[in-house]
Amino acid sequence: MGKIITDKSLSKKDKILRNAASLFRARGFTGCSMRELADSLGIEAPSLYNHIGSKGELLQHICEKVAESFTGNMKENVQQEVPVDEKLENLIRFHIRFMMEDFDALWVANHEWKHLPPLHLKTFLQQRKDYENNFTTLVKQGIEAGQLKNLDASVVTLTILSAVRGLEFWQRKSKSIPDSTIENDVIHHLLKGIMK
Amino acid sequence: MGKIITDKSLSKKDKILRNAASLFRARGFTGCSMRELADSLGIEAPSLYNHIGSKGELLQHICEKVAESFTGNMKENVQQEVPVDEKLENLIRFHIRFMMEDFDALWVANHEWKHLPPLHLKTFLQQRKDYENNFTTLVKQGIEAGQLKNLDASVVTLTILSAVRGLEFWQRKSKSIPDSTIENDVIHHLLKGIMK
DNA sequence: CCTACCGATCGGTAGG
DNA sequence: CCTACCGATCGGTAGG
Repeated sequence: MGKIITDKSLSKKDKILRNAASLFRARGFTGCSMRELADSLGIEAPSLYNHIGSKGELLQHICEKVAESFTGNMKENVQQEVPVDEKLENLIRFHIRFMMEDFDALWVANHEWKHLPPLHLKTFLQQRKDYENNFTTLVKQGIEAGQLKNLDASVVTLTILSAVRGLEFWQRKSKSIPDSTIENDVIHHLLKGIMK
Repeated sequence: MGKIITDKSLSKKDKILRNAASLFRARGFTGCSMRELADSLGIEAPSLYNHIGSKGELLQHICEKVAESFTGNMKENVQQEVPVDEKLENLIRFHIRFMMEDFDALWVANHEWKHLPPLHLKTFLQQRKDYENNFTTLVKQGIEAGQLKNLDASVVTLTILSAVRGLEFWQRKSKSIPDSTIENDVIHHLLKGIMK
């Protein structure tokens, strides 16, 4: 949490990846050119290719890293022996904290994955599907155990994932809502609702 | 609801707009070329320009139509004399039904608006901001009236809008969840939560 | 890390 | 509605 990443501690490739995530988020994968990316680093476009193989490879690295984090967290989560509602809370909290710490990369993985090279697209979609299935299984367990209401488990899963994937508060620092308020209110909302 | 639109009843321009919405959604605004769009209509790219002015104009038309629908619905909503929770329910229901009936256009307006030409971008963002502010005002009223829990109104607004904007169930017809289940479960979830 | 440059494709126009 | 074509820009390579 809250690691301080100094510019100097990053390799050139890491700097390229960081700026790529930022630009792909701001302008879209197809809307951002390699020349823009090079400009953001103060070099010429052809120089990028001393560090990377292709534009698609950049997207692939960004999406892979995110997907592996979420897959790993899900794996840990299902092994824990805690009630389902606590598991769901932990999963939602992970989404929110990831968004706060690595917004660009997560946004790109959530919104630009369709531009992945075919083979990696297939892998990514499989991981995403597995993640969603694991999530839905948890919801079903909660319903069967009587902790959760009898709603459609797929619909519940996609409502929660849709909500956390689209969150963009943290950009608007101007509103100055404390991180803890965002985290706790979103979790409360998605688990217990907003009506008294 | 559920108007049947026959291909013959559409003008050429409407057909172009319909296919543009579909392609912009599937491949992104910048990722879809005018030649692809022309192909989808069985004509050559230059022929498109007998019916439209530019690629950006297509995006503008799609986003404008969606924005006006939501702005109009909000205006009607605030005038109604019903409790706040009913107003919120009606707003959420409108999002879901719009998504079911005009998925491509709504998806494009929600996800590709950043590629709008500068002037229209400004207008669009203002409408979006106004919509969000109206939504937040309703939530605040609900909290003050004691109907809603004391959560941060901005966070509640953005959680709900994030959830409804990202919904993509309807593509997966394979799951065969009835429309009414989706609608009712999402609304129940976002208002009353999933925990017993 | 650069300059020079490639073929492909882009949005769009001219002219019929 | 078409063919022919424009300048600009794309991702990427050659060579140093």
